[in-house]
Amino acid sequence: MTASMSVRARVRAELVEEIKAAARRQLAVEGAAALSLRAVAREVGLVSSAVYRYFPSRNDLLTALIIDAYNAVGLAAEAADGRCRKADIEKRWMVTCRAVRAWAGENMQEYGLVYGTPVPEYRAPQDTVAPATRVTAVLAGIIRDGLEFGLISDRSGDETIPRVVRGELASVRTFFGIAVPDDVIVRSLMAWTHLFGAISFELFGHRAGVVTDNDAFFDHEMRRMAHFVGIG
Amino acid sequence: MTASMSVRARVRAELVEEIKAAARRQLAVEGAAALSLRAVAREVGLVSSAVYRYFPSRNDLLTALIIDAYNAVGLAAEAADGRCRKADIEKRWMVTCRAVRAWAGENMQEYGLVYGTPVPEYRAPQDTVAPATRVTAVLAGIIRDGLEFGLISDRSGDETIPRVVRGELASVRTFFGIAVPDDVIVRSLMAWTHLFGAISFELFGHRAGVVTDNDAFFDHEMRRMAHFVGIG
DNA sequence: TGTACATCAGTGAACGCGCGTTCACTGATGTAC
DNA sequence: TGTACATCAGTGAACGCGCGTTCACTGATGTAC
Repeated sequence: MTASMSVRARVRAELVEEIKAAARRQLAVEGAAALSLRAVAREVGLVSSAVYRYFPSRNDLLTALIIDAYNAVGLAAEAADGRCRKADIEKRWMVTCRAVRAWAGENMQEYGLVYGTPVPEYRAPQDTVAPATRVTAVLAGIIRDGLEFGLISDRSGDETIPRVVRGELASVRTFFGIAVPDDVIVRSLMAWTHLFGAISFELFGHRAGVVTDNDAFFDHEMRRMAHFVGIG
Repeated sequence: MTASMSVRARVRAELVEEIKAAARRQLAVEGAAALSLRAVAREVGLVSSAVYRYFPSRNDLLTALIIDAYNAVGLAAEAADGRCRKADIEKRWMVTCRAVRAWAGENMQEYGLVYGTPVPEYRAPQDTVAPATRVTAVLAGIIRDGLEFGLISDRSGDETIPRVVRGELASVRTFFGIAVPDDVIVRSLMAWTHLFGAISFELFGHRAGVVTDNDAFFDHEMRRMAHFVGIG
């Protein structure tokens, strides 16, 4: 009975994936705003009302795509990082950044769905929170290991951190899991910001006419951000 | 006759502004995707077809909003910078960054319209290019002045810039209008990227649960980016 | 200053379209005894 | 193994909606003489 149950369940899961795949294809062509349940149904070969057996509404389908996108980019980052020697901190940083950028370039509308302009009324449900932190966790892991291996130079004292900003850092500190100097936390947050800022700037067209070899420039700026953090 | 012509023209210009204002209001509530000519017409008190006397299509209205947004944020940056003593480079940098962020926070959907996910089919026409560079021009002006006043420390040599990246910098150099060391150009591009990266990260919700006092953190990171560029 | 004509703003009806969602239904697949 | 029942997937029609855009039109405002 579990076996037969799971036949039905397996077919169901496959169709869920088919629907999401069709939705992703539409997303890439038309953008999130134009994503329509009816068009998705048509592409999958279902009547429009049948999709409601799988997703209770268009919004739920969108939420599923958001979760998938976070998981996909997170997985790409984890895989890239995982292929490196653990002590090769600078390389881990670089390949992770490159992996995120590569995924974003290949899945621009999905990237835009999670890192672009939010839809005003739409509120992301709680299920998106955990997947959303995967890339961040990889970056934090690299910095944590760098600190533990003594491969991150402490430059505390170069800059004075205002008291009010220091007070901000508690929640981030627990995210690292070890004691991290305030200064490294701030630098890490900035590098994290810069990674996505650079990708968005490029993909959303703001480097057109400014940078032509985007691969080379991205690489260089990410290396400099690594150095900024104290890596290398 | 020029006088009477301009009466008609003035009324026309006013109505163009009214339509754009209504569209902006809708944008803020529903997002760019849901912006509808018919709803705009209703709000202005016109029949939907009458809007076509002012904008040939929905896309042209959107383009007008994009141009306005670039001009508005550009004007905010210019005004903030203009209120500073010319030689006070660090202050000019800071108030300009703050002005851009403030404008973005108050006009989030307009910000998203220009710095967020682009609509796949939509191609921004040439008229948007000049307004789009206004903020960038202010930032470049600050750095240019800093160099001329000898207030930007040259740190060339700290980092090796790959040849391929050096080759990229010609078009940016002409934008500055004076001779700028390669290293300063790269740092400037990164600071420019960081400014919008930080604003987008905050406004698009990726700092929720990470940073709570966004004002303070933004200030601190922008100051650090100023130092990164060599200012102060 | 007055008249004839041209330009322009705004109207209202219509075209053709696609959308999200609901609902009563038909068969097929699974479950319990 | 066989039968009676329950669950589930998919159908097709319908509801009610708003959208962008076109078009022939009516008046009002401006122009030329």
